[in-house]
Amino acid sequence: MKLSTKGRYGLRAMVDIAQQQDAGPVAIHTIAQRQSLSSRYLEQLLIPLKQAGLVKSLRGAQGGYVLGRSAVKITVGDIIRVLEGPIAPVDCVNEINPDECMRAEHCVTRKVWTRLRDTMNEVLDSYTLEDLAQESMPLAGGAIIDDDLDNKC
Amino acid sequence: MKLSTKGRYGLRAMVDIAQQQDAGPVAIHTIAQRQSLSSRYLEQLLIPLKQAGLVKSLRGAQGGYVLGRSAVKITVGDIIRVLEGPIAPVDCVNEINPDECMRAEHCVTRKVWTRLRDTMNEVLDSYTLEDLAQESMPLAGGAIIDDDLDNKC
DNA sequence: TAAATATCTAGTAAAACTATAGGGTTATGT
DNA sequence: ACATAACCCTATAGTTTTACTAGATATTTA
Repeated sequence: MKLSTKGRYGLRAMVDIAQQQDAGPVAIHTIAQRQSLSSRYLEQLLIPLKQAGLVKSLRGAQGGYVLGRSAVKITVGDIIRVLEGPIAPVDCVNEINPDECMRAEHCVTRKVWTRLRDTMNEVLDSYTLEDLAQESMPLAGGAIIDDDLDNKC
Repeated sequence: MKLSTKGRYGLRAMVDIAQQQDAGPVAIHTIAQRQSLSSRYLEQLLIPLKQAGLVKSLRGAQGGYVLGRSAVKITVGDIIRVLEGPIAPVDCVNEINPDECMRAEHCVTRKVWTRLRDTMNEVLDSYTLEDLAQESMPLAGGAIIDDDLDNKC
């Protein structure tokens, strides 16, 4: 029941963009440096985020990424679902592509997983990017923590 | 954010034991057959469940497993935590062995993960084995679904 | 004693995860 | 023009996890 680095890094990148976007588009390598992430890996995470409309990109010099819509209209759930796939503890209660099994009808555990799925989505959708971006302004002086061991969250 | 087969199969096995225990200890191969599971694999799942006191075993002929305590005092969370480890979306908010990172103090995403962790535990602890065991009595006639593809839950 | 059952210790093939790397093209501001 | 930066495609390698399988031993009841 763990998130992968995709969801964790992706959310941090989105918060970073939200915090910095008043100063214009944010380049991948800027986010990567500030968040101690591989820019090559981050690039891969931004592709689905863009396809989902959560970010827009601007090419060329001074280009980079901006939010696809207002930070108050992007939830953590939106981001996690794009990067990790549908939030569901088991595939048989997956809302997008329900992989039901034969015992589904008289499955006793199914209602637990359904309830858990719904609650997880509710919690993740209760936080907007705006909530998180305001929570903490970027580190003063742009202090960069480049410790590779510092990526548990 | 998926459960592994350990948690899924383990819970089903526990429900099975709860439903059948009036007729005495339930043997591994009986559970395995009824739930379409590998008895060799199930055997491995029962070891930690026994160590945690959730089941007791009786060796020898007519032996098998019984619940370690009343079904009303065993929650789904108890079982899942034993089989999957602490329920936490990221390691840095793991309650047993918190693997904190340097940015923990000014980590914006951390509060989301903490809240998600707590909610997940609450949901899973809100269901007892008794709830599930009563929900559906075992299939009449002991119908066995031996389809290997039937183990999504 | 014989059959039934749990228990212990390993091994293992396949998949997923977490990146890293190469080798570009296209678009844009200055 | 030129530097910057996104965009695109592919590959791959190391590690960890998953989901079992296998063989042997120990214990208990009938």
